[in-house]
Amino acid sequence: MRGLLDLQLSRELAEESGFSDADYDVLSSVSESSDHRIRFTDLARRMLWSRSRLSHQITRMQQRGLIDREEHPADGRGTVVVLTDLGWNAIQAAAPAHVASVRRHLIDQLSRQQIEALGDIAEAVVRHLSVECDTERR
Amino acid sequence: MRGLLDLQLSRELAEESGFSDADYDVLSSVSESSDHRIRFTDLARRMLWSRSRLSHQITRMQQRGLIDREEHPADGRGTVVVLTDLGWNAIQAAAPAHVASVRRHLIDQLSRQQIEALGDIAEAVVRHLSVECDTERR
DNA sequence: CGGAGCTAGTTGACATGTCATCAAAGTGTA
DNA sequence: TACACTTTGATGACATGTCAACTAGCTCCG
Repeated sequence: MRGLLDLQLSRELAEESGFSDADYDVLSSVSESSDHRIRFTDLARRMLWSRSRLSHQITRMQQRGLIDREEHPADGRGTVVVLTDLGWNAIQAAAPAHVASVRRHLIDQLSRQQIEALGDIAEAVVRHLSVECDTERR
Repeated sequence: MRGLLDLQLSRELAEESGFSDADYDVLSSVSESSDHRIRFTDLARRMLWSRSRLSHQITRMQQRGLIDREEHPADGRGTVVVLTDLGWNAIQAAAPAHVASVRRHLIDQLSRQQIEALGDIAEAVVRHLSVECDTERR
């Protein structure tokens, strides 16, 4: 299910908006942050990405004008990732079609009960894994 | 759920056996084929991989002695992918721990009803997407 | 037969991801 | 303060994935 679904969704995303999964995930994560800006490390953690991977991706998206970097006002080491106007327009333009894809290929294929069950399943697994990660980090 | 689960499973797989997801998937797919051999393209289709990606991966695994290439007896263009003894031993050694990881982080976190529900969900989505792919290929 | 068009698999160039390392800046403690 | 230690983010080398040719062998039909 995961393999097929990922293939179909990323194919449609690329066709309709020209974005890769990585592009879209970054844009949508930043756009969900208040003021369209978020601390670099917080973004990496939220996306479950390594800082290295995110740094490379941000560099590429910066070159395309979708994202900007700013200095962190309080922490001299810090970088703040900011959505540009171009990036904001792009994610707004891309989102409806992508949401429709997800609805069409996943949501609409399931009953109301199944959607609810899937939510519960995800919640259980995520709770377990969050604990797991914490204990390992000790 | 997917992100966390993938991270945890591939981390444990790498720690316990030294294999990447890609390595493991290839080994297990080939080992499930009769006589431990399978036509190149059939393997690519089964794994939902492009032939190019598979070709590169097989090349690397061949260099490590896990996999062999043979000529197809009937089709002069064909390549048959074969598990070596080394590959067979490696996947046999790696499988139990990986299966245990999946059980621990997914199966054991769910009730019997949830496991069944997840199966039905996957079946529904896969059926839909299989049809989808067929119609697009026309 | 023979040639047009298809399919199989490989290859190289380029895009992306991972890993180890580094410099700069923060934190804690004597 | 001063020093060891941690955290942050960037970077370069290398591993892996994607895409567009390309060769070789199949198939079909005149």
